Amino acid sequence: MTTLTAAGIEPLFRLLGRYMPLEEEDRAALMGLETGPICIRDPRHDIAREGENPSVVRLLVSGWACRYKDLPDGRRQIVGFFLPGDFCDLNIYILKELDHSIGALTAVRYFEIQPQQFQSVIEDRPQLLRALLWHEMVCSGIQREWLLSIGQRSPLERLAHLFVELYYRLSAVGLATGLSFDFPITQNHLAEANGLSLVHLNRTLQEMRRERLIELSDKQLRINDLDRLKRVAMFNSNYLHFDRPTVGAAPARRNPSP
Amino acid sequence: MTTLTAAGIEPLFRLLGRYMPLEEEDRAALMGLETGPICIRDPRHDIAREGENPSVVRLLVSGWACRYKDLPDGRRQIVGFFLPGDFCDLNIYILKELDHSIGALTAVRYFEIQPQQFQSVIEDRPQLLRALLWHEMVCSGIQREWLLSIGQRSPLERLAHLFVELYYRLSAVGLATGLSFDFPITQNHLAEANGLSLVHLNRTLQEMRRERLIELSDKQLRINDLDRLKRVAMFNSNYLHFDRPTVGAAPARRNPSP
DNA sequence: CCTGCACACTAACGCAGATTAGCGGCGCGA
DNA sequence: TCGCGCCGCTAATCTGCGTTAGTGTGCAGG
Repeated sequence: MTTLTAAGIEPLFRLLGRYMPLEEEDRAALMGLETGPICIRDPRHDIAREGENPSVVRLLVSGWACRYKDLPDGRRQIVGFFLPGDFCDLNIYILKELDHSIGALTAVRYFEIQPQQFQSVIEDRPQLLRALLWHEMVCSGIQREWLLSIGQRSPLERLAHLFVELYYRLSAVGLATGLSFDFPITQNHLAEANGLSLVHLNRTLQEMRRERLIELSDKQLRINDLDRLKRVAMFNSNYLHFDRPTVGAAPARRNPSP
Repeated sequence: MTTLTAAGIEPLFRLLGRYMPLEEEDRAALMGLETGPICIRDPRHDIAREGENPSVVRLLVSGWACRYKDLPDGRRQIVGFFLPGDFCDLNIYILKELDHSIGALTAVRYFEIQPQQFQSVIEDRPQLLRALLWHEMVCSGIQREWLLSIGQRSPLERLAHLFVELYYRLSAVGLATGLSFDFPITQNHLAEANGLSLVHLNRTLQEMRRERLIELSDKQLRINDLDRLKRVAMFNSNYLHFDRPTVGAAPARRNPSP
């Protein structure tokens, strides 16, 4: 058993800092969490499967993962993305069985933390419990927004909305450089997240490029005109509940080193 | 200020009882919550609007309500139903601003409870906090399932799935009689919840009737063959996390008296 | 009484988006 | 070095579903 590395939880610090001010003691308490060695998973490798009863909380350090659900006949829906700084399933505290699966979309690195590790942290620093619950509720709000997207927004609007959302979330953890960021997932993943066929997703992507809304190549996404993209998406950032401005607005390394 | 009525809180008891055994002291603690007089709202009347900062927790006693989100151009998506026994937005504990609206779908009756009222209840009976969090997480799971439905299931499968879900949830609070239950909402509401046009929803409903899956008229829904309906919907009840069987399996009055 | 409105339901039409098929480039392992 | 599979991309076809426009019924209000 070891503890978290400073670079490893930097995204988490930044994220929680968007919700409320973090004091030095809060950071110290989080740094004190004991964990196993850092885990590494390949893309397309599942981290957890529906029906399992995982006994650890996972903190994503680098790479992208997702929550997904699938049907017996193979249809698959990605219901959320995990970005660095996100906990995968804090809810194992309460629920016994996973009602969805968790998969890696790229190579990922994460820490595994025993739930009881949080106990003392929360007792010492009740504000941290608040921050963690806050994050859970934001995740829930994001799901509501996705429901609105898939149910009502056109494919173009939907995709635009997702890109703006990811831009906000990646900025929050210091992984955007200006209006550009690493975008390591495939068009197939995008299609699965948006309830579109691969072909149609590609068409929509072409249209966005034609409209000069974005540039996407070599796993890099660049937003050309954020305001216009937000207008197209009818984007309202309230559901992210980032009550405090991005601290530092740092020029941000692409990959936090281990 | 008064306290909850016995009949008013019965659905909540039944619901929490599906998650874990409720002791007499738990019931007593909940009954002790102080509340304002019971509120009454007409259908189509909003209970709360996006952007507001509500300072009360609402406990639905009778009637159906919904969470919804809308876009500036009027498109609307219902992202969840509230049935008797449900709390509308426990999350005001943490989040300051509502990122969605809450609307009445029928005439509804509910209690308004001050958040601080929960404080002592939770301190006395920590299991109740657990039950309330559990319910929040189930709501979150339901949203994920809806995402899967809207993203991947065909309209027929989607509708079938929703009906089975509502059957389970209504049974849990004692509002189903065998395979029948009050179904007080309009086809328009169903369309808005399923991301379908009204016309197409109607077509799909006809198809379900033709296939003898359900009967629906006079605001009463009857499931003709639950197993077949579940098969069509590819329904897996795990996401509801009802760990304990329905208690009593009571023949259940339709409308709990005030 | 008629008027107006909400609601369930239907028909005709057209398009958005699924499906199937196939292209070329690239990285990887044999 | 040559496959082989993944990935981005495109074209042709067909259909599910949205749109528009209606009908009929029941009910509340003037």
